[in-house]
Amino acid sequence: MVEQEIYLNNMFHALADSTRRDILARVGRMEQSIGDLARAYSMSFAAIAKHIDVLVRAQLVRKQRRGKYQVVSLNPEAVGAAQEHLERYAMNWNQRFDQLEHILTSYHKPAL
Amino acid sequence: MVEQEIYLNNMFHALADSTRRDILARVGRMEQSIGDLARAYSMSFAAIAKHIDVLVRAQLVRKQRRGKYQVVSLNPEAVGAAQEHLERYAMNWNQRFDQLEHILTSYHKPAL
DNA sequence: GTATCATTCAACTAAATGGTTGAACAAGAA
DNA sequence: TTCTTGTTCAACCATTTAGTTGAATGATAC
Repeated sequence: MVEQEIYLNNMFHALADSTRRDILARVGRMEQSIGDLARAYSMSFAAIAKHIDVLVRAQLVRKQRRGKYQVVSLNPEAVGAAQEHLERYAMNWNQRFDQLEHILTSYHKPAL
Repeated sequence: MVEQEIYLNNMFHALADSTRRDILARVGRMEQSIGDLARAYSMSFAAIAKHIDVLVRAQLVRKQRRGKYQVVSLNPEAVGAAQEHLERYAMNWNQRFDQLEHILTSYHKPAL
């Protein structure tokens, strides 16, 4: 599988969970330690740590050790890249939207 | 869980697979029957049918029976909605980008 | 040093995912 | 009606996921 595909798989998979999207929003507002984040959810520390690892694998956040703490912060470069991918998807869809609407609202002849 | 969250979970999960993204691109170009799609991949008919069901659940495509065939087409409304969600994410990220970059490039004092 | 707090790691479970096969059903063609 | 093609459904399997607990490791404070 192409690297790009793995990247997109990881990114979309990371986004496909409410808790992880919430963590993303939280660290977007302010960087926080894993413990800070864990305290915000009714889930074990280990569970939250795993969610964070999924976000790290997707390159959406970074972990940086700062003394005793591991601080989680949004990864600006990756977030920018993610946006581009999402927009590229959106763009392709836009390009095809008119043509699609045309097909869909006119008589449907089998695509065979 | 809020309906909106389930919707986003389903949508991102559907996008988190290369085969499904490819199917999406294909039906974006031209609506096709399940059989047409299945023939395009080195995977069983049933496997592709399942992938399509995931896309249907995410409301990214529609299935419409047309005689013997079940025709799969991009769902324009949902694609529009999906775009909005993605853009909303992107927008939030953009809003915070400057502020984040500021935080990240300046001295990191613990968020505690 | 020891104690304490934050994190990581390993082992385990339950459920979901992605795939298979084969049987049953639906619809058009002969 | 029978035949053929397209789709659905059910059962099954292997892997991954999302969660748990508890032990081990890191880093600071005393």
